Amino acid sequence: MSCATARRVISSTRSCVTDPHDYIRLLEACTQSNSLAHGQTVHQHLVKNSYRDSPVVLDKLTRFYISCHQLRLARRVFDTIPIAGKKHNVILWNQMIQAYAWNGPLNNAVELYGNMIENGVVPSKYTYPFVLKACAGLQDVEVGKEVHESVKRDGLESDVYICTALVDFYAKCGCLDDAREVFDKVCGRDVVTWNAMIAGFSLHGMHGDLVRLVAGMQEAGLRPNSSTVVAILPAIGEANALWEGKAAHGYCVRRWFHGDVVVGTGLLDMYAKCGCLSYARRIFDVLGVKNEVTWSAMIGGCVTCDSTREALELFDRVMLEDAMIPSTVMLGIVLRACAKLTDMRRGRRIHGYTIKSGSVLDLMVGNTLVSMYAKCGVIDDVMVFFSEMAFKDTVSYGAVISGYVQNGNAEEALEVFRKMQLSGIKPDLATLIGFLPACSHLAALQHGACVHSYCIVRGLTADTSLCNALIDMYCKCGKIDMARLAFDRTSGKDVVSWNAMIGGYGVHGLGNEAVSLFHDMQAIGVKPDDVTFIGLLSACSHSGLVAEGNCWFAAMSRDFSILPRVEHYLCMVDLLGRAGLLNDAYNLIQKMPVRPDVRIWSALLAACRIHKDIELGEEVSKNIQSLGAEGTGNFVLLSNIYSAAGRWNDAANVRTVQRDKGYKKSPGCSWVEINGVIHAFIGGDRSHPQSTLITKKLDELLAEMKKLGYCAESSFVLHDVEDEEKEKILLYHSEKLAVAFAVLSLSPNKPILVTKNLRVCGDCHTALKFITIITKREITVRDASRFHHFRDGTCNCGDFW
DNA sequence: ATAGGGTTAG
Repeated sequence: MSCATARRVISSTRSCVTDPHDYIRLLEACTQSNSLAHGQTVHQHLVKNSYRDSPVVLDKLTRFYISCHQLRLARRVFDTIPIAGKKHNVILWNQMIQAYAWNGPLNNAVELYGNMIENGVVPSKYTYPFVLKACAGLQDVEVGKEVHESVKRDGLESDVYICTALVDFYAKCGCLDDAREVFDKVCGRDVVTWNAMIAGFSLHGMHGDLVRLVAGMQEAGLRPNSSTVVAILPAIGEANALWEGKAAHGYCVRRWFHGDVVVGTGLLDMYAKCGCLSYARRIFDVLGVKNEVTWSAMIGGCVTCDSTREALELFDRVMLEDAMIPSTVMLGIVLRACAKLTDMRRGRRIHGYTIKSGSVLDLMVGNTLVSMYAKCGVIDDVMVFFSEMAFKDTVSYGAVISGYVQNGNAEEALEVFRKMQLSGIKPDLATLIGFLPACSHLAALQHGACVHSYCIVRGLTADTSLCNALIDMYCKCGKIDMARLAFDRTSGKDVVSWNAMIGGYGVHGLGNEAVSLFHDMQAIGVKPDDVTFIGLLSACSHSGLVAEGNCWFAAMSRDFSILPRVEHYLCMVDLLGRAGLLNDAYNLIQKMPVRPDVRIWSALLAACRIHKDIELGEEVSKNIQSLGAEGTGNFVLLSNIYSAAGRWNDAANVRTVQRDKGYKKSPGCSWVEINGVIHAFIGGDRSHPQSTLITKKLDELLAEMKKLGYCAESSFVLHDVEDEEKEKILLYHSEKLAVAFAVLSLSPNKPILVTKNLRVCGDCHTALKFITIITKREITVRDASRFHHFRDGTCNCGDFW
């Protein structure tokens, strides 16, 4: 019966159909012509005429609905067929499962397969590939393995189709060994089998195996097709293997694949990931057919390659000219661009759009929004949005945690990390890497060490970035030996590992160790970068290694082709200035190829204070003020220079100017971790619950200190007050409060680590030496520039900071 | 074929 005839029959006969075969023929015709409306009319008729009990008719009806992509209707009809009527109709089960496997929901495919087994329906060899496809999509290893067992039981282990599906399933689930095992047993592997295997290795970034596989495929006499190329391109991009990328591109041109949208998109994405944005753009421009994915890949490539403006231009163009409706992927890419540019206005606009389109509900888009607000520094908006997210995963928490860390609020990061664990979400690698800097910042050793144990238990310590974060954490928590241990145990050290360790030695005043490690680094063949030299030069500076510092500063551009940045000059000015070579420091500033900024002059001013050079101090101070910079610290330094020289009037004048200009000294804050809790103190602060005890302890210590010859160094006080008052003000400096609290809270044999946001004050530095004698404790203070290890009345900085 | 949070220095 032709379609036209069928249609005529349907419209004329209405209720005259009596033979079920007529229905069957009608439904077949509707299926062929894909006419949903007619088929539904037939459906109504057969319901009226009680043919709904005929399995044969219902079989046809189910297939009709499947072919019209009406899966729900198909399923409803399918379910009305009694099990007896479909027990031997595997083909119908297969069709339903196939439909689900192709169009979703995938778990329906798996569920239906379960029903089938439960009801004693024997699967055919066509059943397995569909179920496996669903398992691959769902990453359902358990069911997939059951299917594999059935395949073995049915003796289908060498069937190419089934085995290809098995390889694909294992590969997508990351069970590459299983995939390999099946793959090796297949007789008559074809291109699709190879592609499944190749795609699996590509998906899991196993670059080396991938290259061998593609070669193996060609040796077996099979030609890679466009799917093969498309599968390997992401891996090439990820490995930054430009040379192989170009080879793949050449192959595409030879085989005439390069005009294909999917291949073209893959190629341009690969080039962008390899950092060759211009190649990517050329492919994009000549590609005849572009779809939404092509545009997304191009725009995302621009973002990756730091051509963020170009990315937004392209986005505007496609939105305006092509009136494209952006997908969630596209929106995520554009939000990342906004984050990179800290373009919050556009970010908010896109956020509005995602609300309208419903994409906000997409977890990835939501997480990108969190990160966008965090990178723009509006942490309040981060929290509002984050708390409203219906679903949060470890990435959401990771974005908030690192958002807090990036905005200098490590304590909040600690709190969010705790909440995350309470809500039952396990931190993954990236979350931990993002969280560790919070521990580093706070010198929260107990939290940091806890993370370390967790990483060991979870087997995450093979990751270089994680080890780097651990090295840094131990350095910043004062545990330089633990840092070195972590460093030594880091396999695959990269430049960041070396930099972290060298910088760590530097801030601990272990300049020689830093230099020696720098030599090791070169011996092993790791190329130092600009950060390495910042760490190395500042290490020399903290340890007074003038000759070494000069030598490496000269070498960095000469032997390593790294042009010194302002930061490097800063280290050198610091190095020379501290060593008392004020003229050399001044000359270096004069020779700088870039204009010296406030930081440079401040470093020199600090040196002037140490070496009591009033004349140069005044000149430097003028330079600073002429830059229009509101460096409060500079007023303090200059005033200190005058006070130290006994020129009290000049010192007072500086303070008056400072006050008139409205500059306030940023408050000094110190903190200490006791049993995993951070206790913070501000100078003169009495808000701590144990304030009375702390004050009492400090008074006791003061009395003892005086007996040993301590005398308050009032040049470190800015206020115009009497000497006894000055003594009190100094006594309640934040670092002393924190130390006193630690003395009260920690058992006598435990070392104390106090952290301060500014540089430690000179009087406190002296006082702490006395306190180590009185309490017989080791006290470490980490200030804004380095560690001070106090022990038996001395500090390892040699009063040289 | 396109997408989210992460390590060093300043």
